[in-house]
Formats: sequence, structure tokens, C-alpha cells
Amino acid sequence: MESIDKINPVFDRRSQDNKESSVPSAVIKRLPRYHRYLNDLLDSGRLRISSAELSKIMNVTASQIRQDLNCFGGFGQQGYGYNIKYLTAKISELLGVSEGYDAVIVGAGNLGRALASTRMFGRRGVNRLALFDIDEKVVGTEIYGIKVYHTDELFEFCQRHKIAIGVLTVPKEAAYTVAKTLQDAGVRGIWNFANMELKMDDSVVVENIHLGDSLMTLCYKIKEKNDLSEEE
Amino acid sequence: MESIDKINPVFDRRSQDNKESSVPSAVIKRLPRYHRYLNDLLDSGRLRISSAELSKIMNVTASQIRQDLNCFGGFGQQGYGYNIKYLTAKISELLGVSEGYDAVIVGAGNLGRALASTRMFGRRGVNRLALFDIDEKVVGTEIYGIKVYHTDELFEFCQRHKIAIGVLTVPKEAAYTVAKTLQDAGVRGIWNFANMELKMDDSVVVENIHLGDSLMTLCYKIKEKNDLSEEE
DNA sequence: TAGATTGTTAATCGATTAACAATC
DNA sequence: TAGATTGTTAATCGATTAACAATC
Repeated sequence: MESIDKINPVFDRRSQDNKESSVPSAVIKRLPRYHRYLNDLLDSGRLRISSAELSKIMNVTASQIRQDLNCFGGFGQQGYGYNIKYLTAKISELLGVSEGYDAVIVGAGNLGRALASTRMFGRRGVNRLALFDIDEKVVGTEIYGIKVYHTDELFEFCQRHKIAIGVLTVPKEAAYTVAKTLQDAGVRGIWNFANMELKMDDSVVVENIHLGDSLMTLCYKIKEKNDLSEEE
Repeated sequence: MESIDKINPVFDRRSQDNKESSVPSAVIKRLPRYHRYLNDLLDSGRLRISSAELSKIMNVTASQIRQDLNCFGGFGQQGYGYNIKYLTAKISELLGVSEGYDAVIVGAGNLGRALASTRMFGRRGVNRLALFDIDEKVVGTEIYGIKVYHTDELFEFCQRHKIAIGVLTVPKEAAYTVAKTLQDAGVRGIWNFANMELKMDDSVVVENIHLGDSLMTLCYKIKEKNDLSEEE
């Protein structure tokens, strides 16, 4: 009884006073990766794991894992390790997964379609309510069960449905106009796939995806490895 | 004449001795972003820029810009600033852009199609030579001018064309098999969009894209902003 | 109890910022 | 020359690692 209380404490030790202000941004950046690995472990039926074993799987130091997990409450147990299910739930909660946000996807091109088809949203508790495009050929159709509306209706739709997340897969040139519409309609976050950094005012948070940067990094890694082996 | 030599020095000061080992990884991570902004400035016709002005545009400190750019050779000019064209070229070179790598895309689903259609590859000097899929309905067709072959032919194709980059947009389950095939065929880098971390041996470098992590981060940012405003 | 493993402190390391002398 | 702006050093800050006492 006592030990179960310690594994699933009703209150985290730190949550009383200084709240999430105590979680350094370096840790926040690592949380999705922890979540991914812990979720896989959960799926495989594991119940508990030690920082030492997790460190091997994830290729980081055990010290870092303990330090990280301790930032938002000590819920490991000495001599036992971490309860995977509880830990995963805790990280989910911290990340705002399963808040049940509603989303729209603007742009029904290949990328928009890819995002319409993926199970990624559902797994993170995000509901895709509609697609938007300006192409009359797709407006009115359904893509993977999601209705396509004309972008002219975007503002009203977002306002009426209190949409929280707007996914932007429109061409660079249209990005700002659409982003502004989303913002005005009260959207709280924009997931931006246009090839530019959207700078919005403080009412909206933006997460920019730069696939080009990633491709460049890959090129760098290849070149670097090549340079190193040539040196020998 | 003298000043031009200083702006375009034939040898960078550091490149003689300790090479890229001197460029910290934190700087490397920032290079694609510098490249993006400098490229935009170049397109807009600007010739030179100071660290102070660039810092305003990019929202980082001028100190960091000077420190970063100095890691791989001092090519600013006191009292003048940086030559945008030269700087962009230098960063491109360092990143391995325009090495003219050949690539294949494995998986001709929505994401594969999106990657087949984008101009992102060309801009970074990467040539897409072929698409691969197991679906007989698409094998033999052309998508945005790129031929689709059966995945059975992947190994031979990569070997014959000395493919440098393999782009993975196959389902999670197929990812490892395909990655192994690419590796065996001599591919040097894998751009992995499957929802899992590919751990390959040292002969191949991997750049993993985790869109799910990014979506989670967005959810976190929304939640965090909410929590903060509720506190007041 | 004894063994295992965390939570936590202290030491190290690296990255960022501030400041200013060097120099175009 | 004088003004501007870099390159570079030194100071600060934050993140990572190592070590071990606390504790299950």
C-alpha cells in the first residue's frame, strides 16, 4: 500500500510551489522522445524500467534520464525503477497530449492529404474536423473521411467550431494570409509546413516544420563522414 | 583590391589546421537557418549585412552570429559587415549542399508524392532519380516526372546508379527491411519519415523526421500558454 | 536484511552573452 | 581620419555527467 502510494503519488513533490517554470527547455525538447520510447515499451507489455536500461535503449546517460524525469516530480522508486504506464501518462499530461484539441488542415495538396491519412493526430488526441483548399475540383469532396471546404469558409468554420490548431500546408505566398485568418478566428496554435518562419503575435503559438533544413543536415552528415574517412 | 581579398580569402584562417572539428555541434544545427535567411536576403538583392541587423531579423543575439560565423573562418569585414553572397556560398559548401547527390524515394504514398513534387531537393542540389513502391497500380507510372519502379528493383538500381540518399516514406513495419537494402546497396544517407528511429551501423548516416514529436511540442506550447494566462 | 536503484548534490563541460580592442 | 563593425577574450549561464547517500 505504502509503496503504491509512492509510485503513484497524488501530488508531485514540486508541483505545489514553482510549477512547470522549473522544467528547463532542454528537458521539454526531450520529452516527446521519452514518450515515444515509453509508449513502445508499454505496447510490448513491459511494466517497469530502470534508468540504466532505458539509457541503453535510448542511447543517453542514465544520469540524464534521472535528472530529466525528476524535474517534474519524483515518481521513480528506489530499488525498483519507473512504472512505465504511470510515467507515460505523466509525460502525456505534461505535454498537453489528450487535451482533445480540434484541428483543421489548410491545403489539400499531397502534403495535406498525407496529413489527412495519418494516424498521428488521433494518437495525440487531436481531431481533424476539416480540410480547406481553393481548388474547386477538391472542394466538396472527402479525403480519408475528412470533408474539404473552400478556404473562403475558413474564418467562419474556425470561429464556430472553436478550432484550436491550424495546420498550414499552403504555398509560401499564401501562408501569411491564411495564418492571419486563423489567428483572427481564435486559433491557438499553427503547425506550419510552408517554407518560411511565420512570426505571429503572442496570441498564437507557431511550430514551424523545415524539411529543407533536415535535408541539409543529412547532406552535411554525409559530407562530414566522407571527409573524415578521406583523412585517414 | 586588398579589401576584396579580405572579404573572399582564398584560405580560411582555421581551415589549415584543426578543420571542422572546431565547429561545435550547436553551431552546425543553426547553419541551415542562417542559410535560409541569407538566401532570402540574397534574393531580395541585398549585398551586405551587419551582425546587428541580421540579429534583429533572425531574433538571435549579434554576439552569437559573430561567434558562430567565426567558427569556420573570419570572413566579415570590420566596419563593413558580411558579404551576403560569399557567406551564403560558404555555408552551402560547409553543409555539403550542391554536392550533387543522387536520391531515390521509397514509398509512393501521399508523402512520397509530396516529396516527388517539391522543389526542395533541387534547391539543395539533390537529384531524385526514381520512386519505388510495391503497389502494382503505381509501378510503371510517372509521378511529377519521376518514374516509379517496383521495390524489388531497389537494390540493383541503387547499386548501378551509385545512389547517395534514400528517402524512406514506407510504413513503420517495412522500414528496417528497406533501410537494410539501401545500406547493402551502398547508400550513404537515409532520410527517414517512418515513425521510428532507425539505428543503422556506421556505414550509413540517418536523419530521422518525427512529425509526431513536433505535433506534441505544439500541443505543449498551446497548453503552456493557456496555463500561464490562467495563472494571472 | 541486502541489493538495487533512485533522487540529489557537486563537478565538469559547453554554449551564450557582454565587452572592447583591432581594424577596415 | 572617424565611424562602424568585426574578431576575440572573459564572464555568465545553463546543461550534462559523475558520484553517492537516501530509501525502497
